[in-house]
Amino acid sequence: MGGNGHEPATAARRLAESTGWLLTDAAREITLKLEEALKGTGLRWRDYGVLVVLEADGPLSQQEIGRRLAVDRSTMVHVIDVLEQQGLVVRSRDRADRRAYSIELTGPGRTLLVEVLHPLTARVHSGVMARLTHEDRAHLNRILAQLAGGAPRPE
Amino acid sequence: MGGNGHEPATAARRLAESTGWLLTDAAREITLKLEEALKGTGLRWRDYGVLVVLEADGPLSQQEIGRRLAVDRSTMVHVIDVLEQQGLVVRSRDRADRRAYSIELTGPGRTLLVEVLHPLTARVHSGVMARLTHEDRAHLNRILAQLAGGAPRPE
DNA sequence: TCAAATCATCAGCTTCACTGATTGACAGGG
DNA sequence: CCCTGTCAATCAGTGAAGCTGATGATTTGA
Repeated sequence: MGGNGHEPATAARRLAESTGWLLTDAAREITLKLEEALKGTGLRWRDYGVLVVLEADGPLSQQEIGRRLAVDRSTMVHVIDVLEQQGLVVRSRDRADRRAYSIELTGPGRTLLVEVLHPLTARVHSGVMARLTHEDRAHLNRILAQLAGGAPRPE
Repeated sequence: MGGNGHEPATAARRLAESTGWLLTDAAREITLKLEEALKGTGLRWRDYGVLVVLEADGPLSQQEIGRRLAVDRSTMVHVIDVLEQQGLVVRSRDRADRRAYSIELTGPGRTLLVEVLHPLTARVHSGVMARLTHEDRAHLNRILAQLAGGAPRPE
């Protein structure tokens, strides 16, 4: 792998050796497909993320949701606005801290998630992962988790 | 690692099973670090990509560069403007097709690439990949290439 | 009680993708 | 040679989204 002397160093080859590009390319590709699949629902990939977080970890503040999804606090305002207008989540004051909202999934929100969104995104994932062997899929997720996890937390 | 039965299904866990999120998280993290490392040079990660493509595959039109890096044609105008002002690339008319420019790396551009940018980005990659075993690193690049490559080629 | 910090919000700024229109250049048919 | 269509680069306009800083309400700590 070291001999870069006589080989025609095409950009494709050099880019292919850069994990940075590979990651952004792969991420862009899968995100495009997911957005495409979600198009009919009027939701974005980001919105789906909010719903998933809420489904799993109950009512949360806007900031906390944004923190987990790497969405800015000021952007979250509009994101929740839209989801609330569609009746998928509700804003109510957190009783423990009345500065914050308590964002909660509604019944319709949960239903949409289970009956439509989860199957939809699962199908996209299956399609993309179909190129990989079963082993590679597990491998990939494990490696990515290590990469994205940053510093290992002492939980 | 497999026993997720009695574990409270946290959002973290569910997101951790979605390759889509893992990919975007990992890509964001490495991109942030690369941008950070490049900060002193006045260049962005995108700009580095342009230079790498030009270094490897000779003079190219703006559109062709943009196509390879997934950068929009109208955005490329400004990107090349900046690189040209810094003397790293030159615009000249393509003699075969005078509608298009022929963007070419300059001597200083090539020097910067070899002496500064390649070492810089290599260091970032090493830092990030340090969390992985040697095997996993090769594995990851191979798998990502399959994912990002789109249709599997019969090469 | 008073000051500092925090949450949601808003306004302003910036970047960037996308669209459409324009200009100059190419390519083909008449 | 002209006409039409296509394509590269450019520019203007729009919209999404991040970042900053300010504000009002509220909490927390001294």
